[in-house]
Amino acid sequence: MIDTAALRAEQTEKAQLIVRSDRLGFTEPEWIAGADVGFEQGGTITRAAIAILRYPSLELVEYQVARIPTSIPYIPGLLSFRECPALVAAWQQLVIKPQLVFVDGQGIAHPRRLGVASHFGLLVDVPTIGVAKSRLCGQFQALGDEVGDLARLIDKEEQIGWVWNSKIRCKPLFISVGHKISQETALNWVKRCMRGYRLPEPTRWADAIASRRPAFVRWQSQQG
DNA sequence: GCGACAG
DNA sequence: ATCTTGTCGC
Repeated sequence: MIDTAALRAEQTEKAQLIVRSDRLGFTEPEWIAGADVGFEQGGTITRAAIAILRYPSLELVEYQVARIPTSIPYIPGLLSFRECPALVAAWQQLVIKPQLVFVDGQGIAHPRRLGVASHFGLLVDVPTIGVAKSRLCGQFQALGDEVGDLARLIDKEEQIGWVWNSKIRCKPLFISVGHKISQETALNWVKRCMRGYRLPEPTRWADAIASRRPAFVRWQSQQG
């Protein structure tokens, strides 16, 4: 089967290479991206999608999809080993290389501080932010009902991310450092990419493409 | 031993 | 994550 102990050890080592400070290489980016994964045929095929958006207009300008046979099952804490192969394949297909990537999942808000956003950022050497829809680990003070309500996500006496209400009547987002960005800057970039939905635009587009949502199918049919 | 557990 | 109908609310 799968040597989970070896994979955990690999995570612990790679986590030491994650940069938690701003090494963005830009003041205002021209291209940013969203990355997400979906599955086909009952999970046998992993489909990764990366959406490239122009900043600050946030219009979709390019997307790439990579389909790879699924190598391992979903195991909490080992998600990156399941999704990174397809994500890297999609990355290599890109014509435009983005300066910042929003990855669907945790960054350092992970038991060994190497969630999929951090792992992917390390593999392709690009600044990343982890934007997850639910919690993997850590504790936080309950949020109120107001948009903008914020709490620090804490694990082992350390802040590993933020819990943030992005939209009314929606569950909060779990935002964390992926790679080459500070936690304050990560939160700020998520805020700057919101356009009225629960998810920031890069993540929203990547999700729509990876899971073939109606919004993407419509956009696709209107293209040249 | 028991409960928790990104996508 | 994916499989799925209707339904409630803004």
